[in-house]
Amino acid sequence: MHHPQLANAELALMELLWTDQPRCARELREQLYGGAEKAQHGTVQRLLQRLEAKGYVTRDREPPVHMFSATLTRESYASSQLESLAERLTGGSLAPLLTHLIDTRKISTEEIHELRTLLAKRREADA
Amino acid sequence: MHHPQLANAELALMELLWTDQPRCARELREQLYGGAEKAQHGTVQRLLQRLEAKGYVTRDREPPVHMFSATLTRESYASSQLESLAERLTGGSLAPLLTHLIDTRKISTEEIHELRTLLAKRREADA
DNA sequence: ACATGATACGACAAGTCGTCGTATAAGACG
DNA sequence: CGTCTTATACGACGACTTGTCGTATCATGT
Repeated sequence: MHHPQLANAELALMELLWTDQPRCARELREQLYGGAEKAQHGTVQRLLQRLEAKGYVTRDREPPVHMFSATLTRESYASSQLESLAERLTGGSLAPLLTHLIDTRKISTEEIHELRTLLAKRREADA
Repeated sequence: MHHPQLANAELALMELLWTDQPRCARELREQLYGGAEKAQHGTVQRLLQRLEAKGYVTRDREPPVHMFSATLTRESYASSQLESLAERLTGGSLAPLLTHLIDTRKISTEEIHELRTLLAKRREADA
C-alpha cells in the first residue's frame, strides 16, 4: 500500500471523483476544463488511464461509457501521504512534525482544540 | 517561504548537513558514496549547486574549499512539508489528516501520549 | 611553471506530466 | 447495411526534473 504522490491534474481529477463517485469521462472533462472544448477528451482519458495503472482509480467497463471511481477515499490518501512524509523525514513518528508547527504558532488555537478532542476520542476508544 | 519537495539525492545531502553543519563537498561525497570513488565529485557539486539555487543551502565562498550549510533545519523543512500537504489536501487544516490515522489505529498509543503532551505544553504557553 | 584538487557548468539519459491527435470500436438511426 | 456520433486506446511530443558524468577553469602549494 505505497501510494506515490499525485501530480496536479491527477489530483484535480481525484478531487472530482471524491465529490461524486461513479462518473463518466465526459462529466469529468466538463468540470475540469469548463465549456465545450473539444480537444481535452483525450487528455482526461489519458489521465484516467494512468490513474488506473497506478491503482488510484477503477473503471466499470460494463457499460459502453465507462464509469470511473476512486479506489481510495480522500482521507486515506491524505493519511498515507502524511505517513510517508513522516517516514521520509522523522523516522515515522508524527510528534516531531507537529512540534515545530506548534512552537512557531502556525497552528491556530482552534486547531489545537480540534486535535485535543481527537486525541480524547481515541482515549475513550482505548478504554 | 514555499519550499518544493526535495528529491532523494538532494534529501540525502540535506540529511548529512543536518547532522553536521558546515561541511565541504569532499566530506559530503565520502559519506554519500562511500570509498574513494573518483567520479562523483562532480555529482555532489552539481547537487549542491542546485540546492543552493533552490535556496536550501548556502555556501561560504571565502575559503578556497567552500563550506556548505543548510538554510533550514530539518524541523522547519518537515513542518513546511506538512503544511503544504494540508494545504493541498485538506484546505490547510491538520485534524482531518490525523483523524483517519487515529481511527484506523495506525498511530501507536505511545504516539498518542506524545501528542497529548505536546498539546498540553501549548496550553500552558497560551495561559 | 606545474601538478593537485576545487569549483562551474554543459550535456545526457531516464523518467514524469500534461497535452494532443489519430486509430479503433461500438451504438443509433436512416 | 452505411454513415454519424461519441468513447476508448494509445503513440508521440515538449517541457521539466533528477542523477550522473566529463570537461574547462581557477587557485594553491611546491
